[in-house]
Amino acid sequence: MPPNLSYVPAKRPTQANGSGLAAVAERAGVSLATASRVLAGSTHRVSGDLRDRVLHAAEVLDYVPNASARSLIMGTRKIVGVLQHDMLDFFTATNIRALEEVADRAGWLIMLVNASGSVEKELRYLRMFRAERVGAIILMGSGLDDDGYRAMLTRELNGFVKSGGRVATAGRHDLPCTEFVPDNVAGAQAAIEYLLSNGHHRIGIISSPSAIIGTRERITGAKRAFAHAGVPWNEGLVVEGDHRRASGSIACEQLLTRNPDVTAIFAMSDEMALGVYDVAHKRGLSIPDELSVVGYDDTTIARDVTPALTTVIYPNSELARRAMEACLSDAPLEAAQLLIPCELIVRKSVARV
Amino acid sequence: MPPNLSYVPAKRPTQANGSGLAAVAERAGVSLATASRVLAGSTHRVSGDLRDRVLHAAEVLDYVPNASARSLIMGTRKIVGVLQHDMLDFFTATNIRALEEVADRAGWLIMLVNASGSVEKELRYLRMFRAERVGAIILMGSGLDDDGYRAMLTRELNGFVKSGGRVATAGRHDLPCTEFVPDNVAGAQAAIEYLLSNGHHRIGIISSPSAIIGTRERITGAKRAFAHAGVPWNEGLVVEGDHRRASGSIACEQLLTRNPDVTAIFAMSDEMALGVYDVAHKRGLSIPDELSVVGYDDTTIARDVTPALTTVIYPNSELARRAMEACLSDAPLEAAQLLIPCELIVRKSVARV
DNA sequence: TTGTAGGCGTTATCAA
DNA sequence: TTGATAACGCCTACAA
Repeated sequence: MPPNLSYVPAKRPTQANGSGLAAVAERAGVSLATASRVLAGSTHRVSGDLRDRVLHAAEVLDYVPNASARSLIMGTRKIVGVLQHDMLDFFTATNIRALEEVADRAGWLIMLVNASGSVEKELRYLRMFRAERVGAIILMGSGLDDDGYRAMLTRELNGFVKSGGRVATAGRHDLPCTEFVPDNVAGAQAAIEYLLSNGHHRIGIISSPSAIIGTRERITGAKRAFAHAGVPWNEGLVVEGDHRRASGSIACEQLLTRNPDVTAIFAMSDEMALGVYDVAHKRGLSIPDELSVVGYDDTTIARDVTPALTTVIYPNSELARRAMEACLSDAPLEAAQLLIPCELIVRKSVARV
Repeated sequence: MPPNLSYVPAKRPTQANGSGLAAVAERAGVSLATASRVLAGSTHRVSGDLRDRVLHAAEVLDYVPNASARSLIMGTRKIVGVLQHDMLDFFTATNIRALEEVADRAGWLIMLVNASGSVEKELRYLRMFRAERVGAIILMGSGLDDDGYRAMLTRELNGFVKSGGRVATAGRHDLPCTEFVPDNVAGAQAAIEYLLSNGHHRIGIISSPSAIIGTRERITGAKRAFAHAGVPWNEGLVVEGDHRRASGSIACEQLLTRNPDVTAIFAMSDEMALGVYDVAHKRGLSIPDELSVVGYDDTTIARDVTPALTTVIYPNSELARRAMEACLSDAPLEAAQLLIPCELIVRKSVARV
């Protein structure tokens, strides 16, 4: 793979219209250095007279500093590349706001990209971030449980770190960097325990893609809950979805058809839980009286559907905020995983049976 | 206002670890020029032998091109700055995906920022975009109906365009550039006409902030509908909200208290319509039997609440996509407004009275 | 306090 | 086809 970033020589657009720093300096009748010192907010002292002249010239000439030239000298820039593996619908304005708020406070810019679930695209974007000499990179979402994939990421990120970059993740990747991870095990365990404590024993599980680390953790949590309750684990009650609503419907149909005695369903995303609602609606099944449902994510929609969806909070904004703060602080970034709790939110979609 | 972008001289981070183009060239035993030609995907022909050597050296050295150096020469970069005035909740992953999809296809990157409703911040971000020498800027959302504001934006964008930048908006700003605007007049008119045709005459309106252009358009549309039906316009039935859910509740309370004979409410955002749902719920008012509701936006949530919300589509993704396509094409950008329809989606929240 | 000059990593021009 | 070399716009020792 050539390191060429499919760069196409752009039509050089008339180039600087002579309003660079040099123009400002000339108009103000000062040297380049003086102009720079005034305009770049250097600590170097400049006499009030010259300072005014430079400022005025800059204003008149509508001078806008060239960040590329600056970052070429500095070797880095105050931009954090945020890589979202797959921008699903539970990624909302709230998350962006969380990221943006922290970044802005520190005077940083965000470069947000979406790999749309493609590993190839992910690597390509990571490389772009490096080429852009961003100062930090944040990986959003849960990573793939695949050693080859992990190795490629590690290689790329190592190169980045070696050149002074900072990395953190918002979601588990099991990479040698600072990771803020949701407590998926506890979250799923709480969901299943809640269902069990309401008398449900035949619980269908609609899982997210099995390739994702978070999915395996949630399965672990579910198994743990069953084990604690002494209820045998039944692999046949697990159907895999893709996080999206439609897949929730399909999985639900399958589950209900093959196991008519299922009384409750745990879907690993609110979207898929809504897919279950759709099926229940179509079949004339009442939720929660005839079918109990628990979701995951606590999307804004969860409280507004009828019945309001009992679900587990996925602390997306919290993870994002923490990862951003870690990247922008000066504290050294240790390779560690910081667990953020996933709380169960009880609403109206589960009935006692 | 100094053009200084509050730039703080960062700690120069050990600078290039000697793995720049020069290192690659040296290792491959070729000149800088040759290495550049191979790595930058130039059309200039290079013999197979040298090409291989360069590629290999680049691989071994983990060479990543410096985009800053490139853009310093080119004077521009394939990045489009996307400015969201206020990232409200109806700005979703779908919009980002729409933007990203088009950009990625053309090999461009997106720099997404959120001004959080602050004019000062908006101008600051615009200036940052210019400093970054982005190739295009997209303004998302409806602009403020304020000449001073418009003048400041125009000044900033003119400077940008003069230096070769491309500008488009996704939402009405009434600026001298290519604008993709939603047909707010028709949208609001359709909403009110639908209510009127269902026998409602006392219709409360919860408007978005009056400072926003789109709000005025929607008021115009509403007035037009009343006029056509020969129903007198009643200013007292209009209460201003801020787009958010809570403001919808407050406005609804006010409306219902002051005008107990109101039979329907048109809220200019789905979020505020949900605020109306909240009030109805609290007051024990049945929707739509005792109170009809129409929203605006067609948020994903609209179809899932009970009763499903009748609303007007705000074609956010469509606007975004079109604006992005316009920016990335080579076609000259005329100052024009392209109207995108706002369709009424009839669901279950309106009853005949 | 001010100015001069060198260099950041690339690409483009022009000879060879 | 290849290789010197001059920009690109800016910051910062270092000298004045």
